[in-house]
Amino acid sequence: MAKIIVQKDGSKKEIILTHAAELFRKKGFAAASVRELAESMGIEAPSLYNHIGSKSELLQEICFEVATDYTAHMDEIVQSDFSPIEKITDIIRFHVRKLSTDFDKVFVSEHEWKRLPQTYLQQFLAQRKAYEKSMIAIVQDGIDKKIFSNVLPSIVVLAILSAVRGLELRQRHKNEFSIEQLEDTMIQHLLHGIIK
Amino acid sequence: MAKIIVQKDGSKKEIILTHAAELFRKKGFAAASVRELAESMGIEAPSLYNHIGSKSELLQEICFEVATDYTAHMDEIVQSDFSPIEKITDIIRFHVRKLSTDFDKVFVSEHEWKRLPQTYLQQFLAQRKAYEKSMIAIVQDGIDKKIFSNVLPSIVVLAILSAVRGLELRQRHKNEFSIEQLEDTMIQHLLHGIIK
DNA sequence: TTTACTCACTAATAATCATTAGTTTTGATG
DNA sequence: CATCAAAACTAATGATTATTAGTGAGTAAA
Repeated sequence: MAKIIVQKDGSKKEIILTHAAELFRKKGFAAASVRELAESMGIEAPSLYNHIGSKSELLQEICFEVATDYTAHMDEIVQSDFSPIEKITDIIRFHVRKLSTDFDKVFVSEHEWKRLPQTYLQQFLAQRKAYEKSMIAIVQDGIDKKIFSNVLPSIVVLAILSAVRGLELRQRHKNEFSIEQLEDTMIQHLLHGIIK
Repeated sequence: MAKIIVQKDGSKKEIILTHAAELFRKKGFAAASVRELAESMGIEAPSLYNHIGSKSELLQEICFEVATDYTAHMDEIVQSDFSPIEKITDIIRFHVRKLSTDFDKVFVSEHEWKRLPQTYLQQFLAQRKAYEKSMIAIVQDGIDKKIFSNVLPSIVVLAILSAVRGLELRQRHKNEFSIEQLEDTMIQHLLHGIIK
């Protein structure tokens, strides 16, 4: 009888979530089957239900784990006495680093949240909206303090978040650049532009 | 007997593609059913097969239509005698405008290309890679000519493309900003940064 | 050794899927 | 009005889906 191999540092549920995140990233939530997920862990599909409630539950847990991490970091930033520049810099660094450490989960949270069931979807979107609102406030503060030029804060925030999320695939297999190089380039570009 | 309503300016196939793009965007390719697509046009699912070869074919046509548009525009830009700044500016404008006019198709092409069958997927990726390569060359040219600061071209290109693609949802229903405002803000930000 | 619990198994269910076959209706042209 | 192709229909197929029920093996404590 096959068994789920439990590493010393992670619970069984955590292992399932890791496998689920990888599968959902590769095939998409809808196209990924519970059968495949079970197979990737060497057990039969129905056996999985000894550990999980449903396929949808896995998506929820992945999405909200990521969202909660981002929200927690934003709360720290907001309460800090950093300057707007330092705050945005820190946010960019956090995103790049989070993406590199929890690639599959971040990717799934970013691309598959739409498949969340109604109620969870609303909660997720609310959390996401609050996050962006906080970030917009930071940019607006920078504009008010004459540190940032007079741009549209909501569009700038959208651009920064999208740019950072877009690192996705590239840096996965070919480690062309180090995390630090990535962070620095993104910060340089998104804060100072590319024109000399 | 229900019939597909053909507008004077579009063929039957084009109408199907439009409906497919909207459905694929909303539900994702895998989760979208041929039944639903047919229903959205007021006919039964099997009737659709009088007009299409397969569900997958629709995705191919959407993805490659968009990819071809972008490639064609890039070819124009490359052959022009614009400065690197003008070239990047033009690319950003094109992306923003394309997104606003063909939202569903661009979105699907951007998010669902992974579900293309093997052979088409490789072709799509090749086209995409060539596009990015051209854009990287433009940035590198700008650096060589001392117009751009010494950033990593591949990362900058990735950031710009991601930022532009990320406009996605926001501007769909609430027309908070005009297309021109969007273009101008993106260009200002991605070229000059936000720091005064 | 007995007890109890965890967890994997097989078998089955009911739904949904894309797609094919075969038939009938429609609408335009002669 | 007759003809014919385009395009709709119904019915069916076979595959795959998530999930439940029921069973038994393995393991650790009593």
